Amino acid sequence: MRQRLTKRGEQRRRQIVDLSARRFATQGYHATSITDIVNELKVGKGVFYWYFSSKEELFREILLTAQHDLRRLQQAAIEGEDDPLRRIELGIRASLDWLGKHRHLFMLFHFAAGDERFSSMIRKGEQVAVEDATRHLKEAIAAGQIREADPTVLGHAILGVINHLTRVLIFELGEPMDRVVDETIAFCLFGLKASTCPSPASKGPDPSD
Amino acid sequence: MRQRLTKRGEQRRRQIVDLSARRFATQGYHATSITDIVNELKVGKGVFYWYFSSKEELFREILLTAQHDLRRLQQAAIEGEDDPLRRIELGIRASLDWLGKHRHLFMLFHFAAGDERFSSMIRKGEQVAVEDATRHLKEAIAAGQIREADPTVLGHAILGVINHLTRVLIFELGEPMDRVVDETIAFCLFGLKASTCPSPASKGPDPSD
DNA sequence: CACAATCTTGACTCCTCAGTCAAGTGTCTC
DNA sequence: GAGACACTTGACTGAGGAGTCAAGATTGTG
Repeated sequence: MRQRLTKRGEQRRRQIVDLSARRFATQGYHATSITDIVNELKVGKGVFYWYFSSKEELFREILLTAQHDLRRLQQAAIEGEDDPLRRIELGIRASLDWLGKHRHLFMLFHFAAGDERFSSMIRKGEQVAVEDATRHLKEAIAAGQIREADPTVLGHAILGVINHLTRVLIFELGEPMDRVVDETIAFCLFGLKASTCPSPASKGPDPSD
Repeated sequence: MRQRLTKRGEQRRRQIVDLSARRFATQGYHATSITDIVNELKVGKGVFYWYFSSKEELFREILLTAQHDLRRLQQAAIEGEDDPLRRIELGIRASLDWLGKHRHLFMLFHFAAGDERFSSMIRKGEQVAVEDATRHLKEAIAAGQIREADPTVLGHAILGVINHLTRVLIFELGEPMDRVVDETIAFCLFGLKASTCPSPASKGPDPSD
């Protein structure tokens, strides 16, 4: 952090980050000791503390990097799309895609969400994601593409579906990616009902109360 | 577990369970030591190990009891309701109700889901819940009340929405219970679209195919 | 080469915490 | 009240892990 790194130093640092992320994901954060990590790298313990001031700092960095990476992908995915509802769909697809490709990082998010030390980071990341989504949701509501509802709530509901379906279907049941993507989008758009509904973008007339 | 408990013993045991559950929820499982617990109860350490063989066993018991309690409430809530879609709705309401009333246990579920030692229990519990829901979902599909889709997926999607909205809206944003309940149900039924749909529990008329 | 900065070593310290145990107290039962 | 069983005590053990540090190796630079 504080000192300048040579090329060799950069490499070592990345080596530590990558290995740790994987071990944290497979064995768990608590079950992975610094000693484990440096042993696997066949280096002395001081090496770790040359690059990171603590295990916690390392983990925070892993999380933050992952969050930024995911967000970057989401934004790249929707770039240039005009239809707000379509942007949402593309965002969902991009997210699932990223999660599928970085399963170990998904595991880390999952762990972090349940740990007091890190849950605030996850919350912050989710908030950012929902704020991003909120913009498109508002537009879509204004355009009458989707029902009137608090866009923040909608955003979080979508997030909940993505997280849970990803975990259960992809990680635990080993379902194929595409199917999960389609099911997720179908549920987010239509919920349980509404195969019977009028086709997609009808103007919203009279809400019930 | 193994020995018979006197009334005094039962009381002590419950005392330990209750206090631990609360401390695990507020300070975190790892941050709560057995020493903490017995100190707060002003008893010797041996007391703990008279009633429980390990910290892990205690936590498992807390989880299991909570899961059973939640399920009991869900089943009581839908008992006697004929309409399958309505049963689902009642089940969702009951779940949210229970989660709101036992926030500390919800926190424990959340932690447990992200920890390798306990996540299998959570998965199992979720599976049971989804299997319960699946029965009603299948019926509802057969009756043409909801769209055709894999009921397991639908069940998990609902679970994801419940969990996430509960956490974010109730625990983090402090939204009133009723609003969250309504929003959750609305999202599960209609997704983003379909304010235009026929009102909630109409008898299933003509399915599309 | 010199000498400075980066990087590495690994034994060591410090601490926390789960779990044990031998000895003691309280309570129930006959 | 005597013996049995339930409960309690709290110092102790042992394991394990985070983080330190003084000394040494390697690399970059003038």
